[in-house]
Amino acid sequence: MKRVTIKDVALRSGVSKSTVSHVINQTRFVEDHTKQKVLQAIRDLNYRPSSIARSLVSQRTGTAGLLISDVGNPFYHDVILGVEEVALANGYSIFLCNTGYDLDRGMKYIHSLVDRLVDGVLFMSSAMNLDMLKEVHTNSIQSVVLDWGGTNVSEMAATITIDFNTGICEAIHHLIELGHERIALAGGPGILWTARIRERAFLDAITACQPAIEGIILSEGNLRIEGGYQAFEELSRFAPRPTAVIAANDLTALGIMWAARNAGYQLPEELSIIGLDDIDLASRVTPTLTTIAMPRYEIGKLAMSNLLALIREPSQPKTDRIVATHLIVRESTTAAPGR
Amino acid sequence: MKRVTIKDVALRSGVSKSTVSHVINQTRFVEDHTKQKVLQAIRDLNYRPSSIARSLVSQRTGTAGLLISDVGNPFYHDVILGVEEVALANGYSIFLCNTGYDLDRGMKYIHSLVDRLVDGVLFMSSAMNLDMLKEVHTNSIQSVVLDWGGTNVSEMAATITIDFNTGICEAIHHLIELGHERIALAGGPGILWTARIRERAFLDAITACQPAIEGIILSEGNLRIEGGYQAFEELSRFAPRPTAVIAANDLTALGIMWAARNAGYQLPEELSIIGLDDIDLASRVTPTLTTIAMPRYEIGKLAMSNLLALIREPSQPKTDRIVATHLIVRESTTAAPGR
DNA sequence: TTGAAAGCGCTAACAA
DNA sequence: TTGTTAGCGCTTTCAA
Repeated sequence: MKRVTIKDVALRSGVSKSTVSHVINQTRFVEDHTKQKVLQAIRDLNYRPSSIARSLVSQRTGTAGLLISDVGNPFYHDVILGVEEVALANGYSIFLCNTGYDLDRGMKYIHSLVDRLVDGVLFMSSAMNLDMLKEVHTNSIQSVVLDWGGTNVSEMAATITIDFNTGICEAIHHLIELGHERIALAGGPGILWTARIRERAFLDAITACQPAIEGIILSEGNLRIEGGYQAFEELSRFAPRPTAVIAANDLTALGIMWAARNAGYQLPEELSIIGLDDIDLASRVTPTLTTIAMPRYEIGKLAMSNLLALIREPSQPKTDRIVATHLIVRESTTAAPGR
Repeated sequence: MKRVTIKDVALRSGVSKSTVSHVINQTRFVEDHTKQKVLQAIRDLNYRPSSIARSLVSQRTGTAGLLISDVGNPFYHDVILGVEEVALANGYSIFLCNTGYDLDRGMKYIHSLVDRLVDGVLFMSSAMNLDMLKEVHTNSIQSVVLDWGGTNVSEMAATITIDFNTGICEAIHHLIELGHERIALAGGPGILWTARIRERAFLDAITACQPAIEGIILSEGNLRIEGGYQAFEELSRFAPRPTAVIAANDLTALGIMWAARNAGYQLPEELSIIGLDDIDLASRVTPTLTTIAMPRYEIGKLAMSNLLALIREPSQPKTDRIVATHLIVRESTTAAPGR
C-alpha cells in the first residue's frame, strides 16, 4: 500500500503537478472545469498532501515545542488546554516535552526540537536556563517564555510574566483585615526563578505593612503536598505561632491543611491558609481553599497566540505581557484567634 | 542567518555530500583522515542535519502521536512519563493530542497526525472509535490501543488491556471479609468502553458471591470529583444503605469521601470506600484511600516499547498484552457497621 | 489558463 | 575509498 502522492493525482486528473498544487493551495486561478477534475481525483484517491515534503520547501513545519516541568503539576493542565486550543485552530501540532525539572533533560528536548525544525518553542518549564533560549534563538526559532527571568531574555523571546505582587498584596491585606499579625510563607525551591519571585513579592508586601505585621519565611518547600506537611511541622514549632500561612502553590497549601487537621487543629479557626494557583481541587476540599488565582487557560492561549504572531511576522517586536493575579476568598481564611 | 546544510559541510571539508552523510550515519567506511575533516567542519559550522529532509527520504519521522482524553486526569500523568521516557531514549518525539473526550476533536487530531507522517499512534483516549483506528491503519501507521475494545482491533493494532477483574475481585473479597453485605458501584459514563468493562467486572464478581452479598449500581458518574458528590447523594438515599462503595476511579472516590464527611459521616466506620487508579492523592488524604492500582508508568513504557517494536518490524504479529490490577488496602475501608 | 523544471536537504544505489 | 546522481513529495518561478 503505497502512499498517494501529488503525482498520482496529477496523472489521474490529466493535469500537471503544479496545477494540482495550485488547486490545493488556492494559489493561482484554475479554470473551474479543471479544478473539479482535480478535486474529484483527490477524493477518489483519498489524497492528503505530505506535510513533510511541504515543510522541506516552505521551511515551516507547523509544529511547536512545549517545554513544561511536569504534566502532573495541576498548574499546567489549563495552560496546556489553552495552548492546544489555539494550536489546533491554527493547524499547529505540539511536541510535548516534560523536563521533570531537569536541566539536562530540557536541553536534550531543545536539541531534538531544533533538529525537527519546529517553528517555535514555548518555554514553560521553571527549570530552564539561558543556554536553551540561546540555542533556540541561534537557530532562528521563535519562542515565548512564561514566568521566567534572566538577562536579555526579552531580546530573544516574547515573555509572559505573572505579576504575583497584586495577588500576594491582596492576600496579605485580606489577612490583616482578619486581624492576623504573624504571617508565614511556605515558599518553593530557591533554585526556581518563580519561587524567588514569589518570595520577593511576599517580602515586599510585608515590608510595606510593617510594623503592623511580622513575616516569617519557612524553609524551602518542593511545591508538592509533602512540602506542605513539612511546612506545617516547622510552622507549628514557632512561638508565638503564625496564625496564617501563604503557600507557594495550592498543593503545598493542601499539605499544610491536611497536616494541620491530622494534628487536631480546627480549621480555619486555628490557622488561616492561602494557596496559589486555584487548581480544581482548591474549591472542592473542606474547607475550600482561599487562593491566589491566575487565568491559566488564558495564559496558555496568550502564549500560543504570541508565538504564532512571531512566527508569522518574525520582524515584529517581541511583546512582554504581564498577567495579573488576584485573591479568591473561600473558607480557609478567617479571623485570627483571639479576635 | 541561513541554515547550515550538508552542502556547506561538504564544501568546507572538501569532500562530497555523500561522504558527509556516511560519516554522520556511519553507514559506510570512511578513511579516518577524511572523517576527521568532516567532523571538524561539522563542529565549526555547528551543523545539525535536518530531520525533515531525512524524513522525506526515509519515510520515517521519528514522531508518534499520543491521543489521550485529558491531561488533567491524574491517571495519565505516570502513563505519559512512561511514554516519554521510552520515546526520549529512542530519539522519538511525541505529539500531544488531548481529545477532551470529544470524538470529533480526536478525529481532527488523527488527520493531522496522518498528514505529519507520524510513525505511530498511541490510542489512550477512552473517547475513540473504529474510524480513527482505520484511518491510521489505512495509512500504514502503526498503533497501540490501551484499554479499549472493538471488533477487529487486534488485527489493526497492538493492544494493552487492563484486567480490572483481578483488582475488583480482590476489592470485593476484602469487603466481604470485613463483613459488608451491600456494596455499591459508582461507575463512569456508559459511553466509555472502559466504564462498561469496569461495571461488568463488578457485576461478575458480585454474581460469583451471591447470595452472600448484594450489588447496587448507582447512576453513571463522570469520573470527576463532582460525580462522587452525586454518587454519595444517591447512595445515602438507599434503604438499607450500602455500607461500602467501589468507585470507577479515585477522583470519584474522593468526591464520595468528601461528600460523606461533609454530611457528618464518620469515616471509614460508617462507609467504606474503595477507589481505582491509585493516584498520588490517594495516599495523602485522610483517611488514606484503599484503591485498586495498576502500574501506570509501566503501562506507558510498555505501550511505547510495543509501538517502537512495531515500527521497526512492521511484519511482526501485533501483541495483545494484559496488565493486572491489584488492591491496595489503606484506611478508607473497615469493618461493616454492626460487626 | 496551464505545464516544465528547478530545488528544498538529505540518502543510497551505482560508478569510479 | 570516495564521488555522482537520482530521487523523496512538494512549491514556485519561468515559459508557453
